Amino acid sequence: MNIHFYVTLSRIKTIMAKLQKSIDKRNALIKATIALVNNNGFHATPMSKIAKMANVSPATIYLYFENKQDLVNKTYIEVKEKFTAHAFNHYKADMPVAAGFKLIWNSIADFKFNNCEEAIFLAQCDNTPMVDEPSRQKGIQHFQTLLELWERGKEEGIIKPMSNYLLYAYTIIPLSFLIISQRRGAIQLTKDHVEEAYNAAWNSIKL
Amino acid sequence: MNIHFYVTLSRIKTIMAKLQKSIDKRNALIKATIALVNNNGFHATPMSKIAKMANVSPATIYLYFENKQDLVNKTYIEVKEKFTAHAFNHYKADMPVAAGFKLIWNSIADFKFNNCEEAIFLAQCDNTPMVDEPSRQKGIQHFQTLLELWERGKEEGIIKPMSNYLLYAYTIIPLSFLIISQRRGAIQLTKDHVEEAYNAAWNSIKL
DNA sequence: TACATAAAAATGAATGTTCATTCTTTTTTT
DNA sequence: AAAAAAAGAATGAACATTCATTTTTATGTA
Repeated sequence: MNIHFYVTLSRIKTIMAKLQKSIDKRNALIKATIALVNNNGFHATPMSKIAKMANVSPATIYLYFENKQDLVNKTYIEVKEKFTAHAFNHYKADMPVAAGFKLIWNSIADFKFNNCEEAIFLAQCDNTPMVDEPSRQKGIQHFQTLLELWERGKEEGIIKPMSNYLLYAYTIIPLSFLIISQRRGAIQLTKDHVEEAYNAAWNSIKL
Repeated sequence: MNIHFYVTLSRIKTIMAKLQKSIDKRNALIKATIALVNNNGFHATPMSKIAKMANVSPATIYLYFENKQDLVNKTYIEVKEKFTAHAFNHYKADMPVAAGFKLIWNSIADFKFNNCEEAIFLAQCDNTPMVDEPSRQKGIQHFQTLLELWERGKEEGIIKPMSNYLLYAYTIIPLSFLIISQRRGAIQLTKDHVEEAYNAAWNSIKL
């Protein structure tokens, strides 16, 4: 059975424009949420402020999200997905372990460096009960690729036979602290710092 | 000029008992704050719940703390002080660098292991705008000793010439992630894990 | 293409609840 | 009997969410 749609080109164009506008609004809400939660914390960011920053009526938020918790959950998941996509962007599963790790690590550092607000938001979510458990679980899944790389590294005798939690703790986690410290004005991160950080990470897990 | 006090022993005893009761109540409030904030986040822990958990009337909280923000600030500072005291408990400034670092690191690991709730509370404060800036600054000061050790280590060519922020990021910060992961039920930390963690930390900073 | 009407989206104001803080009263201590 | 500490109820503000209305967009007709 074939279903035929008769649609003019101009019709498609207006539909696309509308969709885009909707996406823009949603993105504005998510961006506002990140900025306000970073600066004031979840407990001190009312929906009214989020709405104002996104140039939208408070009521409009509820056309895009069920409620405040849902807004934060979805923000977390979206940012985490963006982060993960960036982390594994150029990685191929058949790369040598050391090169693969270096590539992924640098992609992550790059993301956190250039998307500092997003990175800080994630750190906040990962260290508090701000997002609900299902959302957190969903955010974690995406790291499968890194775990597989590490398993391969252990089999090949390149990486220490440590728990993946330890590997994560000593390679990825420190970056969050550095980014937060930078945002608080405590340190100004340079290329050198990033290289030192990479060496520290690698030294802590290489066999 | 001498000032003489005429006080009976029993009088002193009742005063001490009263003082102790007051301290107990304050501690109960702080403990309740930690537990509730850890489980629900600052945004979802009303004063009424804190009062209930501490077996106290909501109004009584205001005899001990100015307001909610003050309660959280003071809780942060007290826990941080307890943490710092534990961290440097057996350390002497004339110890060899490597031994000193190992001792301090293990004291910190020990504290976080055995005072998991407190450690998680600190992590939450350090990663969010939950406590105000003056309190955060006050919490940081106490780490002077560790910074001095690292400076000495760098001079002696034992520790890499890295920023103290990097040293902190790669030795102390990972522990917070591990403790949180354990509390979430993701991993069950053993003696072996702690030893592996120490080696990872040391490898990342030793020259 | 121009207009009319229906549908959808967005709004600002209204609602009801939650909660930090204060007030008045009661209990405990001196 | 006075003073201090603690309590529970009261207060008022802030806020998440909903509602009634307005504005914008889509659709059908001439």
